[in-house]
Amino acid sequence: MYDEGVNTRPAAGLAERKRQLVSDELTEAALQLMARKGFDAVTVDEIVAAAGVSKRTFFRYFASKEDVVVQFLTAMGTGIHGALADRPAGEPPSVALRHAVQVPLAECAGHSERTLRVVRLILRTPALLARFLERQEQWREDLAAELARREGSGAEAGLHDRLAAGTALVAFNTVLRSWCDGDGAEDPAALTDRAFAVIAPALDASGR
Amino acid sequence: MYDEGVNTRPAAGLAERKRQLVSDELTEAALQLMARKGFDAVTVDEIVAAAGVSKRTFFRYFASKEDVVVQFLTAMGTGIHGALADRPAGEPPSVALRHAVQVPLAECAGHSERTLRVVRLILRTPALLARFLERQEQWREDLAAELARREGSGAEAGLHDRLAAGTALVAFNTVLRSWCDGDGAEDPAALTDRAFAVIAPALDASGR
DNA sequence: GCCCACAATGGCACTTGGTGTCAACGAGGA
DNA sequence: TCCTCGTTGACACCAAGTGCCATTGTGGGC
Repeated sequence: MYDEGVNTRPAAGLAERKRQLVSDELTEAALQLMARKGFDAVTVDEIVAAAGVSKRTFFRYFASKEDVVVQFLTAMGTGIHGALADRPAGEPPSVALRHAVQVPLAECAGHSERTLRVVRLILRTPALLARFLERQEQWREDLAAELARREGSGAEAGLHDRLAAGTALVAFNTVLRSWCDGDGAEDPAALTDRAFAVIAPALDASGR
Repeated sequence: MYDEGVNTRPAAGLAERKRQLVSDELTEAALQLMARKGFDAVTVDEIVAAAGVSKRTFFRYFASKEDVVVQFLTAMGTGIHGALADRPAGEPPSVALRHAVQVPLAECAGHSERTLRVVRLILRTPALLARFLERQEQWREDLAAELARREGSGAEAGLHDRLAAGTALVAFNTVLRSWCDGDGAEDPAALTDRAFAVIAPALDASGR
Protein backbone atom coordinates (compact mmCIF):
# COMPACT_ATOMS: atom_id res chain seq x y z
CA MET A 1 0.00 0.00 0.00
CA TYR A 2 1.81 3.09 -1.12
CA ASP A 3 -0.78 5.66 -1.97
CA GLU A 4 -4.09 4.18 -2.91
CA GLY A 5 -5.20 0.69 -2.26
CA VAL A 6 -3.61 -0.25 -5.54
CA ASN A 7 -0.60 -2.47 -6.06
CA THR A 8 -1.82 -5.05 -3.60
CA ARG A 9 -2.08 -7.98 -5.93
CA PRO A 10 0.47 -8.46 -8.72
CA ALA A 11 -1.73 -7.72 -11.70
CA ALA A 12 -5.25 -7.27 -10.40
CA GLY A 13 -7.11 -5.58 -13.20
CA LEU A 14 -4.80 -3.46 -15.22
CA ALA A 15 -7.73 -2.04 -17.07
CA GLU A 16 -9.35 -1.08 -13.79
CA ARG A 17 -6.35 0.95 -12.79
CA LYS A 18 -6.24 2.68 -16.12
CA ARG A 19 -9.84 3.70 -15.73
CA GLN A 20 -9.14 4.97 -12.25
CA LEU A 21 -6.24 6.95 -13.62
CA VAL A 22 -8.36 8.68 -16.22
CA SER A 23 -11.05 9.40 -13.67
CA ASP A 24 -8.54 10.88 -11.25
CA GLU A 25 -6.99 12.97 -13.97
CA LEU A 26 -10.36 14.41 -14.95
CA THR A 27 -11.39 15.09 -11.36
CA GLU A 28 -8.10 16.77 -10.63
CA ALA A 29 -8.26 18.97 -13.70
CA ALA A 30 -11.84 19.92 -13.02
CA LEU A 31 -11.31 20.84 -9.37
CA GLN A 32 -8.17 22.76 -10.19
CA LEU A 33 -9.89 24.86 -12.83
CA MET A 34 -13.08 25.40 -10.88
CA ALA A 35 -11.28 26.47 -7.74
CA ARG A 36 -9.60 29.15 -9.82
CA LYS A 37 -12.39 30.33 -12.14
CA GLY A 38 -15.61 29.13 -10.53
CA PHE A 39 -17.89 26.30 -11.59
CA ASP A 40 -19.88 28.06 -14.28
CA ALA A 41 -16.92 29.68 -15.97
CA VAL A 42 -15.23 26.33 -16.62
CA THR A 43 -16.40 24.43 -19.69
CA VAL A 44 -16.16 20.71 -20.16
CA ASP A 45 -13.96 21.36 -23.17
CA GLU A 46 -11.41 23.08 -20.95
CA ILE A 47 -11.44 20.19 -18.50
CA VAL A 48 -10.90 17.54 -21.12
CA ALA A 49 -8.19 19.62 -22.78
CA ALA A 50 -6.35 19.80 -19.46
CA ALA A 51 -6.78 16.10 -18.86
CA GLY A 52 -5.91 15.11 -22.39
CA VAL A 53 -9.03 13.14 -23.29
CA SER A 54 -12.02 13.78 -25.48
CA LYS A 55 -15.31 15.34 -24.38
CA ARG A 56 -17.07 12.13 -25.19
CA THR A 57 -14.86 10.26 -22.74
CA PHE A 58 -15.63 12.76 -20.00
CA PHE A 59 -19.32 11.91 -20.21
CA ARG A 60 -18.52 8.23 -20.10
CA TYR A 61 -17.04 8.77 -16.64
CA PHE A 62 -19.40 11.41 -15.29
CA ALA A 63 -23.10 11.82 -15.95
CA SER A 64 -22.86 15.60 -15.87
CA LYS A 65 -20.53 18.47 -15.20
CA GLU A 66 -21.88 18.65 -11.67
CA ASP A 67 -21.11 14.98 -11.16
CA VAL A 68 -17.38 15.39 -11.34
CA VAL A 69 -17.55 17.49 -8.18
CA VAL A 70 -20.39 15.86 -6.32
CA GLN A 71 -19.10 12.35 -6.93
CA PHE A 72 -16.12 13.45 -4.92
CA LEU A 73 -18.40 13.41 -1.89
CA THR A 74 -20.20 10.17 -2.63
CA ALA A 75 -17.98 8.43 -0.11
CA MET A 76 -19.61 10.52 2.59
CA GLY A 77 -23.03 9.05 1.99
CA THR A 78 -21.91 5.45 1.94
CA GLY A 79 -19.66 6.28 4.88
CA ILE A 80 -22.50 7.48 7.05
CA HIS A 81 -24.70 4.57 6.14
CA GLY A 82 -21.97 2.01 6.67
CA ALA A 83 -20.98 3.52 9.99
CA LEU A 84 -24.57 3.41 11.21
CA ALA A 85 -24.86 -0.22 10.26
CA ASP A 86 -21.74 -0.96 12.29
CA ARG A 87 -22.96 0.62 15.52
CA PRO A 88 -23.99 -1.78 18.30
CA ALA A 89 -27.64 -2.73 18.31
CA GLY A 90 -28.56 -1.48 21.76
CA GLU A 91 -27.32 2.05 21.19
CA PRO A 92 -29.95 4.81 21.18
CA PRO A 93 -30.50 6.45 17.78
CA SER A 94 -29.01 9.77 18.81
CA VAL A 95 -25.70 8.18 19.75
CA ALA A 96 -25.53 5.87 16.77
CA LEU A 97 -26.37 8.66 14.34
CA ARG A 98 -23.89 11.02 15.95
CA HIS A 99 -21.08 8.54 15.48
CA ALA A 100 -22.21 7.74 11.96
CA VAL A 101 -22.19 11.39 10.93
CA GLN A 102 -18.89 11.87 12.68
CA VAL A 103 -17.11 9.49 10.32
CA PRO A 104 -17.09 11.52 7.08
CA LEU A 105 -16.58 14.73 9.04
CA ALA A 106 -13.43 13.29 10.54
CA GLU A 107 -12.25 12.70 6.99
CA CYS A 108 -12.82 16.38 6.33
CA ALA A 109 -10.73 17.44 9.30
CA GLY A 110 -8.00 15.12 8.07
CA HIS A 111 -7.49 16.29 4.50
CA SER A 112 -8.71 19.75 5.30
CA GLU A 113 -6.98 21.80 2.62
CA ARG A 114 -8.29 19.75 -0.25
CA THR A 115 -11.69 18.89 1.15
CA LEU A 116 -12.31 22.45 2.23
CA ARG A 117 -11.85 23.67 -1.33
CA VAL A 118 -14.36 21.17 -2.65
CA VAL A 119 -16.92 21.78 0.08
CA ARG A 120 -16.65 25.50 -0.40
CA LEU A 121 -17.18 25.08 -4.11
CA ILE A 122 -20.29 22.98 -3.57
CA LEU A 123 -21.88 25.11 -0.88
CA ARG A 124 -21.35 28.31 -2.86
CA THR A 125 -22.42 27.11 -6.29
CA PRO A 126 -26.20 26.86 -6.62
CA ALA A 127 -26.12 24.13 -9.25
CA LEU A 128 -23.74 22.02 -7.19
CA LEU A 129 -25.62 22.59 -3.96
CA ALA A 130 -28.78 21.46 -5.68
CA ARG A 131 -27.20 18.20 -6.84
CA PHE A 132 -25.63 17.65 -3.46
CA LEU A 133 -28.94 18.02 -1.64
CA GLU A 134 -30.66 15.81 -4.14
CA ARG A 135 -28.12 13.09 -3.52
CA GLN A 136 -28.69 13.48 0.20
CA GLU A 137 -32.32 12.54 -0.26
CA GLN A 138 -31.05 9.10 -1.14
CA TRP A 139 -28.85 9.04 1.95
CA ARG A 140 -31.92 9.93 3.96
CA GLU A 141 -33.86 7.01 2.56
CA ASP A 142 -31.00 4.65 3.33
CA LEU A 143 -30.51 5.96 6.85
CA ALA A 144 -34.22 5.72 7.59
CA ALA A 145 -34.24 2.12 6.37
CA GLU A 146 -31.26 1.29 8.51
CA LEU A 147 -32.92 2.87 11.54
CA ALA A 148 -36.03 0.85 10.87
CA ARG A 149 -33.92 -2.29 10.78
CA ARG A 150 -32.25 -1.41 14.06
CA GLU A 151 -35.22 -0.24 16.04
CA GLY A 152 -37.97 -2.56 14.96
CA SER A 153 -41.36 -1.27 13.97
CA GLY A 154 -43.66 0.47 16.41
CA ALA A 155 -46.71 2.57 15.88
CA GLU A 156 -45.29 5.47 13.87
CA ALA A 157 -41.96 3.90 13.05
CA GLY A 158 -41.90 5.03 9.44
CA LEU A 159 -42.55 8.67 10.15
CA HIS A 160 -40.23 8.68 13.12
CA ASP A 161 -37.31 7.09 11.29
CA ARG A 162 -37.56 9.45 8.35
CA LEU A 163 -37.65 12.44 10.67
CA ALA A 164 -34.67 11.17 12.63
CA ALA A 165 -32.63 10.54 9.50
CA GLY A 166 -33.52 13.94 8.10
CA THR A 167 -32.73 15.73 11.32
CA ALA A 168 -29.36 14.03 11.56
CA LEU A 169 -28.57 15.18 8.03
CA VAL A 170 -29.63 18.71 8.91
CA ALA A 171 -27.08 18.59 11.70
CA PHE A 172 -24.52 17.25 9.25
CA ASN A 173 -25.18 20.05 6.80
CA THR A 174 -25.13 22.70 9.46
CA VAL A 175 -21.78 21.48 10.74
CA LEU A 176 -20.42 21.33 7.23
CA ARG A 177 -21.50 24.89 6.57
CA SER A 178 -20.11 26.23 9.83
CA TRP A 179 -16.83 24.48 9.18
CA CYS A 180 -16.70 25.85 5.68
CA ASP A 181 -17.71 29.40 6.56
CA GLY A 182 -15.08 29.45 9.28
CA ASP A 183 -12.47 28.37 6.72
CA GLY A 184 -11.80 25.14 8.57
CA ALA A 185 -10.92 26.84 11.84
CA GLU A 186 -13.70 25.19 13.84
CA ASP A 187 -13.39 21.55 14.81
CA PRO A 188 -16.07 19.46 13.08
CA ALA A 189 -16.15 16.93 15.90
CA ALA A 190 -16.90 19.59 18.50
CA LEU A 191 -19.52 21.20 16.27
CA THR A 192 -21.17 17.84 15.77
CA ASP A 193 -21.32 17.17 19.47
CA ARG A 194 -22.94 20.51 20.10
CA ALA A 195 -25.45 20.03 17.30
CA PHE A 196 -26.45 16.57 18.49
CA ALA A 197 -26.81 17.84 22.04
CA VAL A 198 -29.63 19.98 20.66
CA ILE A 199 -31.38 17.48 18.44
CA ALA A 200 -30.87 14.32 20.50
CA PRO A 201 -34.24 14.55 22.31
CA ALA A 202 -36.02 14.41 18.95
CA LEU A 203 -34.03 11.41 17.75
CA ASP A 204 -34.66 9.34 20.85
CA ALA A 205 -38.28 10.45 21.24
CA SER A 206 -40.62 7.71 22.30
CA GLY A 207 -43.75 6.76 20.42
CA ARG A 208 -42.45 4.12 18.06
CA MET B 1 -60.31 34.29 -19.16
CA TYR B 2 -62.31 35.61 -16.21
CA ASP B 3 -60.85 32.92 -14.03
CA GLU B 4 -58.05 34.40 -12.00
CA GLY B 5 -58.37 37.06 -9.37
CA VAL B 6 -58.00 39.79 -11.93
CA ASN B 7 -60.60 42.44 -12.61
CA THR B 8 -60.59 43.74 -9.05
CA ARG B 9 -59.62 47.37 -9.62
CA PRO B 10 -60.73 49.23 -12.77
CA ALA B 11 -57.37 49.70 -14.46
CA ALA B 12 -54.63 49.07 -11.95
CA GLY B 13 -51.59 48.28 -14.08
CA LEU B 14 -52.75 47.05 -17.41
CA ALA B 15 -49.26 46.00 -18.39
CA GLU B 16 -48.89 44.07 -15.16
CA ARG B 17 -51.97 42.05 -15.91
CA LYS B 18 -50.80 41.34 -19.43
CA ARG B 19 -47.55 39.99 -18.05
CA GLN B 20 -49.42 37.88 -15.53
CA LEU B 21 -51.53 36.49 -18.32
CA VAL B 22 -48.56 35.37 -20.34
CA SER B 23 -46.94 33.86 -17.27
CA ASP B 24 -50.08 31.93 -16.40
CA GLU B 25 -50.44 30.70 -19.94
CA LEU B 26 -46.88 29.38 -19.96
CA THR B 27 -47.20 27.75 -16.54
CA GLU B 28 -50.43 26.11 -17.53
CA ALA B 29 -49.07 24.77 -20.79
CA ALA B 30 -45.92 23.47 -19.08
CA LEU B 31 -47.72 21.69 -16.26
CA GLN B 32 -50.24 20.21 -18.65
CA LEU B 33 -47.58 18.78 -20.92
CA MET B 34 -45.32 17.58 -18.12
CA ALA B 35 -48.09 15.84 -16.26
CA ARG B 36 -48.73 13.89 -19.43
CA LYS B 37 -45.25 13.20 -20.77
CA GLY B 38 -42.90 13.77 -17.83
CA PHE B 39 -40.56 16.65 -17.23
CA ASP B 40 -37.63 15.54 -19.38
CA ALA B 41 -39.70 14.55 -22.37
CA VAL B 42 -41.18 18.02 -22.71
CA THR B 43 -39.06 20.57 -24.54
CA VAL B 44 -39.26 24.31 -24.11
CA ASP B 45 -40.18 24.57 -27.76
CA GLU B 46 -43.27 22.47 -27.16
CA ILE B 47 -44.29 24.62 -24.22
CA VAL B 48 -43.97 27.89 -26.10
CA ALA B 49 -45.75 26.43 -29.10
CA ALA B 50 -48.66 25.50 -26.85
CA ALA B 51 -48.67 28.91 -25.19
CA GLY B 52 -48.24 30.78 -28.45
CA VAL B 53 -45.14 32.78 -27.61
CA SER B 54 -41.51 32.60 -28.62
CA LYS B 55 -38.78 30.67 -26.83
CA ARG B 56 -37.02 33.90 -26.04
CA THR B 57 -40.09 35.15 -24.21
CA PHE B 58 -40.23 32.00 -22.12
CA PHE B 59 -36.78 32.68 -20.75
CA ARG B 60 -37.74 36.26 -20.00
CA TYR B 61 -40.34 34.94 -17.60
CA PHE B 62 -38.53 31.92 -16.19
CA ALA B 63 -34.83 31.49 -15.52
CA SER B 64 -34.88 27.84 -16.52
CA LYS B 65 -37.16 25.02 -17.50
CA GLU B 66 -37.17 23.87 -13.87
CA ASP B 67 -38.24 27.32 -12.77
CA VAL B 68 -41.64 27.15 -14.40
CA VAL B 69 -42.53 24.31 -12.07
CA VAL B 70 -40.65 25.27 -8.94
CA GLN B 71 -41.79 28.88 -9.05
CA PHE B 72 -45.24 27.46 -8.63
CA LEU B 73 -44.22 26.63 -5.06
CA THR B 74 -42.44 29.86 -4.25
CA ALA B 75 -45.50 31.03 -2.39
CA MET B 76 -44.88 28.26 0.10
CA GLY B 77 -41.55 29.67 1.16
CA THR B 78 -42.74 33.22 1.64
CA GLY B 79 -45.87 31.80 3.23
CA ILE B 80 -43.95 29.95 5.92
CA HIS B 81 -41.70 32.90 6.62
CA GLY B 82 -44.55 35.37 6.76
CA ALA B 83 -46.62 33.12 9.00
CA LEU B 84 -43.73 32.74 11.41
CA ALA B 85 -43.28 36.50 11.59
CA ASP B 86 -46.97 36.84 12.47
CA ARG B 87 -46.93 34.45 15.40
CA PRO B 88 -47.09 36.02 18.86
CA ALA B 89 -43.73 36.77 20.44
CA GLY B 90 -44.05 34.66 23.55
CA GLU B 91 -44.86 31.43 21.70
CA PRO B 92 -42.29 28.64 21.97
CA PRO B 93 -40.46 27.87 18.69
CA SER B 94 -42.05 24.48 18.25
CA VAL B 95 -45.54 25.93 18.29
CA ALA B 96 -44.72 28.94 16.12
CA LEU B 97 -42.93 26.78 13.55
CA ARG B 98 -45.70 24.25 13.50
CA HIS B 99 -48.27 26.88 12.69
CA ALA B 100 -45.97 28.48 10.12
CA VAL B 101 -45.47 25.19 8.30
CA GLN B 102 -49.16 24.45 8.55
CA VAL B 103 -50.06 27.43 6.38
CA PRO B 104 -48.81 26.28 2.96
CA LEU B 105 -49.83 22.71 3.73
CA ALA B 106 -53.38 23.89 4.28
CA GLU B 107 -53.20 25.41 0.81
CA CYS B 108 -52.27 21.98 -0.49
CA ALA B 109 -55.21 20.32 1.15
CA GLY B 110 -57.44 23.01 -0.36
CA HIS B 111 -56.56 22.80 -4.05
CA SER B 112 -55.55 19.18 -3.74
CA GLU B 113 -56.09 17.96 -7.29
CA ARG B 114 -53.93 20.61 -8.90
CA THR B 115 -51.30 20.90 -6.17
CA LEU B 116 -50.95 17.17 -5.89
CA ARG B 117 -50.03 16.91 -9.56
CA VAL B 118 -47.33 19.54 -9.18
CA VAL B 119 -45.92 18.13 -5.96
CA ARG B 120 -45.80 14.67 -7.44
CA LEU B 121 -43.99 15.99 -10.47
CA ILE B 122 -41.40 17.72 -8.32
CA LEU B 123 -40.80 14.90 -5.86
CA ARG B 124 -40.41 12.34 -8.63
CA THR B 125 -38.23 14.29 -11.03
CA PRO B 126 -34.60 14.44 -9.86
CA ALA B 127 -33.86 17.74 -11.57
CA LEU B 128 -36.92 19.39 -10.05
CA LEU B 129 -36.31 17.93 -6.62
CA ALA B 130 -32.79 19.31 -6.72
CA ARG B 131 -34.01 22.82 -7.53
CA PHE B 132 -36.72 22.59 -4.93
CA LEU B 133 -34.30 21.61 -2.19
CA GLU B 134 -31.88 24.29 -3.25
CA ARG B 135 -34.60 26.90 -2.93
CA GLN B 136 -35.40 25.56 0.50
CA GLU B 137 -31.90 26.42 1.64
CA GLN B 138 -32.95 30.01 1.26
CA TRP B 139 -36.11 29.41 3.25
CA ARG B 140 -33.93 27.89 5.94
CA GLU B 141 -31.77 30.98 6.14
CA ASP B 142 -34.81 33.21 6.38
CA LEU B 143 -36.49 31.09 9.02
CA ALA B 144 -33.33 30.96 11.10
CA ALA B 145 -33.02 34.74 10.91
CA GLU B 146 -36.63 35.13 11.95
CA LEU B 147 -36.10 32.78 14.89
CA ALA B 148 -33.04 34.76 15.93
CA ARG B 149 -35.10 37.92 15.87
CA ARG B 150 -37.82 36.32 17.97
CA GLU B 151 -35.73 34.56 20.54
CA GLY B 152 -32.88 36.98 21.15
CA SER B 153 -29.29 35.81 21.18
CA GLY B 154 -27.98 33.40 23.75
CA ALA B 155 -24.84 31.32 23.88
CA GLU B 156 -25.30 29.10 20.82
CA ALA B 157 -28.17 30.97 19.27
CA GLY B 158 -26.87 30.80 15.71
CA LEU B 159 -26.34 27.07 15.69
CA HIS B 160 -29.57 26.42 17.50
CA ASP B 161 -31.70 28.55 15.17
CA ARG B 162 -30.31 27.00 12.05
CA LEU B 163 -30.92 23.52 13.42
CA ALA B 164 -34.46 24.41 14.40
CA ALA B 165 -35.25 25.89 11.01
CA GLY B 166 -33.73 22.91 9.22
CA THR B 167 -35.57 20.41 11.38
CA ALA B 168 -38.89 22.16 10.80
CA LEU B 169 -38.29 21.96 7.05
CA VAL B 170 -37.45 18.28 7.33
CA ALA B 171 -40.83 17.81 8.95
CA PHE B 172 -42.40 19.85 6.15
CA ASN B 173 -40.74 17.73 3.48
CA THR B 174 -41.63 14.51 5.21
CA VAL B 175 -45.26 15.52 5.44
CA LEU B 176 -45.28 16.61 1.84
CA ARG B 177 -43.86 13.28 0.75
CA SER B 178 -46.26 11.25 2.82
CA TRP B 179 -49.15 13.25 1.49
CA CYS B 180 -47.95 12.79 -2.05
CA ASP B 181 -47.14 9.09 -1.76
CA GLY B 182 -50.58 8.52 -0.30
CA ASP B 183 -52.13 10.34 -3.27
CA GLY B 184 -53.59 13.02 -1.03
CA ALA B 185 -55.53 10.60 1.14
CA GLU B 186 -53.73 11.55 4.36
CA ASP B 187 -54.57 14.82 6.03
CA PRO B 188 -51.55 17.16 5.96
CA ALA B 189 -52.61 18.88 9.16
CA ALA B 190 -52.72 15.65 11.09
CA LEU B 191 -49.40 14.51 9.66
CA THR B 192 -47.83 17.82 10.64
CA ASP B 193 -49.09 17.53 14.20
CA ARG B 194 -47.64 14.05 14.52
CA ALA B 195 -44.31 15.11 13.05
CA PHE B 196 -43.99 18.10 15.32
CA ALA B 197 -44.86 15.99 18.33
CA VAL B 198 -41.65 14.11 17.59
CA ILE B 199 -39.32 17.00 16.86
CA ALA B 200 -40.70 19.57 19.31
CA PRO B 201 -38.23 18.74 22.10
CA ALA B 202 -35.35 19.63 19.79
CA LEU B 203 -36.88 22.92 18.71
CA ASP B 204 -37.55 24.11 22.25
CA ALA B 205 -34.28 22.78 23.66
CA SER B 206 -32.64 25.06 26.19
CA GLY B 207 -29.07 26.31 25.90
CA ARG B 208 -29.56 29.51 24.00
C1' DG C 1 3.71 -15.60 -32.90
C1' DC C 2 -1.22 -15.07 -34.76
C1' DC C 3 -5.81 -13.95 -34.56
C1' DC C 4 -10.14 -12.82 -32.39
C1' DA C 5 -13.16 -10.65 -29.18
C1' DC C 6 -13.93 -6.90 -26.33
C1' DA C 7 -13.41 -2.69 -23.94
C1' DA C 8 -12.02 2.09 -24.22
C1' DT C 9 -11.51 5.95 -26.97
C1' DG C 10 -12.13 9.74 -30.36
C1' DG C 11 -14.60 12.19 -33.66
C1' DC C 12 -18.80 13.90 -35.44
C1' DA C 13 -23.34 15.18 -36.02
C1' DC C 14 -27.35 16.41 -33.57
C1' DT C 15 -30.73 17.88 -29.93
C1' DT C 16 -31.73 20.93 -26.25
C1' DG C 17 -31.25 24.53 -22.75
C1' DG C 18 -30.06 29.13 -22.38
C1' DT C 19 -28.17 34.02 -23.75
C1' DG C 20 -27.00 38.37 -26.49
C1' DT C 21 -28.48 41.37 -29.89
C1' DC C 22 -31.32 43.93 -32.76
C1' DA C 23 -35.32 45.33 -35.21
C1' DA C 24 -40.31 45.73 -35.01
C1' DC C 25 -44.46 46.74 -32.62
C1' DG C 26 -47.74 49.12 -29.58
C1' DA C 27 -49.40 51.96 -25.76
C1' DG C 28 -49.27 56.28 -23.67
C1' DG C 29 -47.41 61.30 -22.94
C1' DA C 30 -45.64 65.78 -24.17
C1' DT D 1 -47.96 64.08 -34.35
C1' DC D 2 -43.88 62.43 -32.72
C1' DC D 3 -41.13 60.39 -29.11
C1' DT D 4 -40.23 57.03 -25.65
C1' DC D 5 -40.27 52.98 -23.27
C1' DG D 6 -41.48 48.23 -22.46
C1' DT D 7 -42.57 43.83 -24.66
C1' DT D 8 -41.85 40.73 -28.17
C1' DG D 9 -39.93 37.77 -31.98
C1' DA D 10 -36.31 36.27 -34.88
C1' DC D 11 -31.69 34.94 -35.42
C1' DA D 12 -27.18 33.67 -34.25
C1' DC D 13 -24.55 31.56 -30.98
C1' DC D 14 -22.52 28.91 -26.93
C1' DA D 15 -22.36 24.97 -23.91
C1' DA D 16 -24.22 20.54 -22.06
C1' DG D 17 -25.28 16.02 -23.28
C1' DT D 18 -26.25 11.85 -26.41
C1' DG D 19 -26.12 8.43 -30.34
C1' DC D 20 -23.39 6.35 -33.63
C1' DC D 21 -19.53 4.39 -35.80
C1' DA D 22 -14.74 3.78 -36.90
C1' DT D 23 -10.34 3.09 -34.61
C1' DT D 24 -7.20 1.42 -31.40
C1' DG D 25 -5.24 -1.17 -28.29
C1' DT D 26 -5.03 -5.14 -24.87
C1' DG D 27 -5.55 -9.60 -23.40
C1' DG D 28 -6.50 -14.40 -24.04
C1' DG D 29 -6.82 -18.77 -26.60
C1' DC D 30 -4.57 -21.47 -30.07
